[in-house]
Amino acid sequence: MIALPATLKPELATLVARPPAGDDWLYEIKFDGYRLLARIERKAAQLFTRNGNDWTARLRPLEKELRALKLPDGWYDGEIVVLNDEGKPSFNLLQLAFDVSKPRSIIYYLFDVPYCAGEDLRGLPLIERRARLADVLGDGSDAVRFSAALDGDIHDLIGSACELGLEGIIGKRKGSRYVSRRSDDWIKLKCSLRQEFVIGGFTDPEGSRSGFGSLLLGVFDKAGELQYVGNVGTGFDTELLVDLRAKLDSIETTKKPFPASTKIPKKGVHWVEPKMVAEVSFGEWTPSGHIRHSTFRGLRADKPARQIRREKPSSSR
DNA sequence: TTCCGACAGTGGGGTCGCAAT
DNA sequence: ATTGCGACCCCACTATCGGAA
Repeated sequence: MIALPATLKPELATLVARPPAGDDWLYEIKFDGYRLLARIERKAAQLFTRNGNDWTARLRPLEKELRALKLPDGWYDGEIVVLNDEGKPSFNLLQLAFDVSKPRSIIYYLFDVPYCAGEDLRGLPLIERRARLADVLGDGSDAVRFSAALDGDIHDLIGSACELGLEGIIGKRKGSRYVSRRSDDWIKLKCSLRQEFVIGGFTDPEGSRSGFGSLLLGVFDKAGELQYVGNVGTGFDTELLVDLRAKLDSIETTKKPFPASTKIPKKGVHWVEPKMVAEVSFGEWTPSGHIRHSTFRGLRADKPARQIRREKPSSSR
């Protein structure tokens, strides 16, 4: 019997490009929501975000639901999501769920239990902790569910997940202990999108940054107008930042390449002639038609800017 | 000696609340 | 009424440093 710690840092997953070999991995859906750790002690529940912020007050309905389940004292680890009409987790809907005037049902998917009923389970293999979680949770409820392990070949799972428009798959080593840091025993396999965009401008660097801050990206629509789709500001090292800045300077212009009505919510913007093409990977299209989680992958010299179009409709999520 | 993990810094989209305009 | 800012959430990535391997 040990005392329940007041705080707990979550174990984080490492992004990988391909699934590992071997069968000592357990796979789950990668939920596109907020990580949430629940501390339950003597029927009271406290809810903490990944960075240790107490969000109990913002999640009253969930807190009540957890108390009603009468789970043993412990730390429970999972992710909160809001499902859209198609039953897929929607990050945007989750953000809107905190608007008190428009409450939406938040679902808490539990996947781990580092402490339970006076025991420190962190040293146990993952599958034993999950067995314990499944046991104490039972059928759960509409709002509190067990994140099931997925059956099947991992390549098929990834294919299905991406097909369904999910964010990806999480893999966890079945025998791993729970550690409060990013670990190689938890991996992220993401369904990222990738396409070329026209560079319409750039922003000034800030602080110790060299070259430029980010690139303004666009795609041509049917009418031949360059539509702004957001910025990309990561994926460059210092050398590339400086090198690219020189190229951009050589085509800088005072003429805004986007429609006059386009608002760019950025400071220190420079325009360039819309003729350079950047290849960018990104997580998804947001409801407002911008790219989320973008990373620069390189310049494309082989493709004329005029041919750059949006490759997937934003309406799919 | 090399490598890994932690931290800080820079950049992104988005929502909310609050203060300044 | 609008705009700007910071604090949160999600994140990718680079650069650096100290300690583990």
